[in-house]
Amino acid sequence: MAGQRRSPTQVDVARRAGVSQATVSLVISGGALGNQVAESTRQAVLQAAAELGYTVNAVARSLKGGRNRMLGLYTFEPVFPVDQRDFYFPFLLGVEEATAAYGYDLLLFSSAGSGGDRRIYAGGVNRLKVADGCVLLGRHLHRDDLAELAKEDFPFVFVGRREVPGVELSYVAADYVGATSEMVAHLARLGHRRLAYLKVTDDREWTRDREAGFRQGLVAAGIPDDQVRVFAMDERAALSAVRLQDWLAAGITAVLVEPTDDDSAIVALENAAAEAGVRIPDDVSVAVLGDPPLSEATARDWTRFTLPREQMGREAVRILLELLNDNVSARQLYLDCTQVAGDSVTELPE
Amino acid sequence: MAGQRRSPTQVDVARRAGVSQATVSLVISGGALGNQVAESTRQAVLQAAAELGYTVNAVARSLKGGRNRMLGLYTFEPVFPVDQRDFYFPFLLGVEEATAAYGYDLLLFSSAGSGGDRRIYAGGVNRLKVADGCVLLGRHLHRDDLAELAKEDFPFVFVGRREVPGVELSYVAADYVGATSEMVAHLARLGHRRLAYLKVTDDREWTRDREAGFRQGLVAAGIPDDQVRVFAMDERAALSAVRLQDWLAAGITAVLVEPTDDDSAIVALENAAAEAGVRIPDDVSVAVLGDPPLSEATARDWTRFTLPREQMGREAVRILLELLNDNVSARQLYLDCTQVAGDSVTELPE
DNA sequence: ACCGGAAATTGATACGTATTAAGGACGGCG
DNA sequence: CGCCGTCCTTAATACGTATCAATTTCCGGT
Repeated sequence: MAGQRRSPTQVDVARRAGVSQATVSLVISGGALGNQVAESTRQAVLQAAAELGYTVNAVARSLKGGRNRMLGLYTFEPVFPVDQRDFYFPFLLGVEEATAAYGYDLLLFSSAGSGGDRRIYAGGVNRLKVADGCVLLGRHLHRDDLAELAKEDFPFVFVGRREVPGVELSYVAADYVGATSEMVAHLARLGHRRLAYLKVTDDREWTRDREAGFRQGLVAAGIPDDQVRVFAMDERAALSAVRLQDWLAAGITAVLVEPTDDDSAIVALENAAAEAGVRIPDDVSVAVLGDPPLSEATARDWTRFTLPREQMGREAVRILLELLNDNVSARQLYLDCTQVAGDSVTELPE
Repeated sequence: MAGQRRSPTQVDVARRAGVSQATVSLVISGGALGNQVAESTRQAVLQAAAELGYTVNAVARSLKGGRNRMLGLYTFEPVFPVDQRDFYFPFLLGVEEATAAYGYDLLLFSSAGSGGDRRIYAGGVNRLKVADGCVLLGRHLHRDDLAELAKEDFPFVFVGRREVPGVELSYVAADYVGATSEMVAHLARLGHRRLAYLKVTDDREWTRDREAGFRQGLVAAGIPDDQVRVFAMDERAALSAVRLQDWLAAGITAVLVEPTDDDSAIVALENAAAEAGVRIPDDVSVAVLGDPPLSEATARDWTRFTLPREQMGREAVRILLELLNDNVSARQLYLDCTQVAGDSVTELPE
């Protein structure tokens, strides 16, 4: 490999074909005016391009404002968090599939920083703009980055509901409200009318949505508030065996658990149960409100609901392309979750 | 979406700070000459930039530099063949991981063929060049595309050994020869000295390498050729129960199987065994020479070897960057496979 | 032969940044 | 006072493409 050869440009092609750079551009990117080029000229240009091995320079093109047929995928966590691969992979799969189907390429923004904290505007640089638009993904986002991005009118779609004050975002979200409500209904049908709800303290969209769904389900099932225990878990206040026994003593027959990144709530519950000599589901039913990310870790086949992750990825791309091409404003889309029977919930004898 | 707001540029910052665009560039990107800026000026610029919410335009920056900080990943099969996700995913994972670690972004070329057949030079244009370099992946490649690519001096690394006449390619390959040879040694240690070898008819690198390893293993174990049956399988000549019984009658105690895209060889062997009433591993030991792509399909825990797929992906990126930055010529790298005990091989009683 | 007008092509410019050579201000030294 | 060097700043330019206004080419019609 001798001398880092510069790749040929439209100017080179033009020179070879005996036309101007502008003509080459018209032939290559054949916009609306592409048809105005004479067939003979077009052929000459194409042949010259082929001979030189010309390729369009995506960077230059997007600098000018043109399109690249590239969509971006940016994740606020490392693209494939080692311990959550199985959780994130389906999203990627869906995005990739749809991207390919629409004839685009997919740019994974992985560069953003091996150092834990991923920012869109790392070092004051916004790489995202190389792509025509972008799908965003991840739990630990930075709202101000989103606001900034929106302010720049850069087209993007978040996978998951995200709210930023004063900005209308586009997203494709799982219907946590409906799914949680449905789970309550399911439990109620099985005779469970005294419930515990184990949530995380973070005040995030998904936590709020699940709790809203829970409340809604209670109302629908006619379960009064005083039949219910809501417990917010964080590092300091883990779930103790004592508290669990307390619940059982109070007549609680089922626990709804919100999954977390590290499955801590589920693990805590299992530990507490083991310590207290409480069996799942014999002594208490447990329903998980979503997909436990580390499904390997906890071997049980939880009664739960599942996000349509692949579909979410696909729909995100579809909406992104709508934003791009139809010049519409922000759009939101909710998709249904699927209830999974599992074996951690039992019917309650009368 | 009212006024397609353009994000502020260095010119805007310069105007606001009362300096020139060049000075802003010096302050922001503070190259070697960045120190030559007076402290007062620097502060003024930084403040103006902060007030305007300025961010560097990465596109414009890399236009100037010629590089994109993008690596490509091109697969000759669809990026995630639905039935082979588990097989391809680790490669992607390794590539992604290394790409991120080196501070690059990863472009997945998924757009290629809606018409099934994926070619690099679609429409006479080489899409790959949008990236600085490219990792290639896949079984069903087009040699001429590779030759063309190499002729253009485009930096790329294949995952898997690939040979194209007259061209020296770079690749990261699994050491099929060593692993297969080792497998023969393993069988020999367990007392198996009459072997059948089930290969595919395609004359591809991996098939040749495995067979070479097989021959090498035979020599090392001191097994003469007449103790061995080699059977090449294709659609017309599937493995029959009769032939299997024939082998057993001839004293064959172990079969080595080359895995294929669709696990056809393994499935054929299992079918033949079932039909002939032959049990694996009780009546015959079976070793698989690689990873059965559809591991789900065949529930057994095969005695086999595993490619270091993730590592192959990582190394491919590392070599690609060497090609890019150190201006070296083609490089090849072989990585060891890992033998997996499994339960489809038994020790032979004396 | 000339003209009008459509068709085909091109020149010029913008996009936002990095870089380099050149310019200007300033002060010290002879 | 003039010369020179140091330090700081800037004008100019290149990068590769897209786009639009302007220009040339080409024909048919009168």
